[in-house]
Amino acid sequence: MAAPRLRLAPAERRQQIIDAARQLYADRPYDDVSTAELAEAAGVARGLINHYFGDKRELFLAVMRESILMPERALPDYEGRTLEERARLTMDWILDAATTYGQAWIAASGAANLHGSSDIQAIVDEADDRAARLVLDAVGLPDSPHLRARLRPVAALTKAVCREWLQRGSLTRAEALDLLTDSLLLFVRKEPT
Amino acid sequence: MAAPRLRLAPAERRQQIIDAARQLYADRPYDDVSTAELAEAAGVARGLINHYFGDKRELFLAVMRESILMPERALPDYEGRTLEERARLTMDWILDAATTYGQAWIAASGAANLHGSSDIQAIVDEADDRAARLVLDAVGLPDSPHLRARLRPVAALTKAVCREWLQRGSLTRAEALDLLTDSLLLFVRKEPT
DNA sequence: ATGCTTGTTGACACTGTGCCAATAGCCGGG
DNA sequence: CCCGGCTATTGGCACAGTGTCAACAAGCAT
Repeated sequence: MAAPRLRLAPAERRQQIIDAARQLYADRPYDDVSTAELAEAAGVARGLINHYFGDKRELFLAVMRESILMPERALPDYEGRTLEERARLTMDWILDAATTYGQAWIAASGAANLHGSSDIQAIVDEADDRAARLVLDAVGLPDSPHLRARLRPVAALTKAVCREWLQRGSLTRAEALDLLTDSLLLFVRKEPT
Repeated sequence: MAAPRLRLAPAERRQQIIDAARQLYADRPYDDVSTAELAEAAGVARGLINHYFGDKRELFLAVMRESILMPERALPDYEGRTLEERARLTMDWILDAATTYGQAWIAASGAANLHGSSDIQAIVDEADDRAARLVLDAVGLPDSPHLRARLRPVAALTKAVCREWLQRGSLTRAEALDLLTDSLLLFVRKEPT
């Protein structure tokens, strides 16, 4: 049973550890899972984790980076549609993505600077920012710092609504779509100055 | 200098510990501050923390409960105003509260179930729920489970917008007020079914 | 085969947490 | 005014979890 000490390429082993960790973190909180467990799940000595990631937290961050970011995959092409239509289609696509993909995304909502020196907050922020850019592109608007600042909160809103819909069942999908579409339009329009 | 072992009423000492802890947690993440520090800051032996709270996490939760919840203080009376006016006045009041009060509130945005078995998430949820009720009352609408489900995400949105405004400076107060007011109206109106 | 490179291991030291019996404030009765 | 008891408070103990590091060995090159 004792795995006869296999030797892998660094990138490969690194990924293997991350994958094992992701499964554990999927339904257990950060400080509830020990490095010992992490190591065992990956079939690896405890020391190796420190060797590759230096730190337990750093491994966690690596996992988050992988699971939180929305798929870069380009959105469908909405050439020729009106702004309203594009907004709705985009939100619809996001809701789909959330269903299959976004458990971690929703969960991490705002992992908050409570947690660790706000490293996590930074990652969540980056995810939101990326989502904002994605949406701007999909809707066909130019990418400006100000517009992005307006859209980042929409990402937070989206996550909260998805939580109500998916985890609490207190909103229907249709209702969520309506609300989010209108919100998106609201935040995109009425530029001041 | 050695404090000659003062004996206090349980409630008093408990509060004293919480207050000291709050200051530490104000600008340092949870697991970065040790029980030793907590104890020293409160001028108390380490064991006493476990005596009163049982657990380090439990103390943290106690602090959160105190700092996250919005002031219960009743909102001004908006008798005779239109819905739009009341929405704007309410949001204006909330923005004020956020300025002075809500650092922790914003910070904790969605402390997430990553952190600890989702105890914290529960607290944040309660805070959001309370905020939702508060707003419903202020705006003069009946308190229904469904309306509350719609308003909780607005709480998340509000926090995100406040973060852009207060911490990043990427939105002006006026802009934030506009966006939030319209959003609030959006989520309150168009009841389905 | 044999040596070298480097991925991998296991043991060690240390910090931080929770627990518990011992200590000593404070308030009451004598 | 002194004394005894209730209980708030302490300090030390045991243990779990983390990071470090020198030694080990798998695979490649020669």
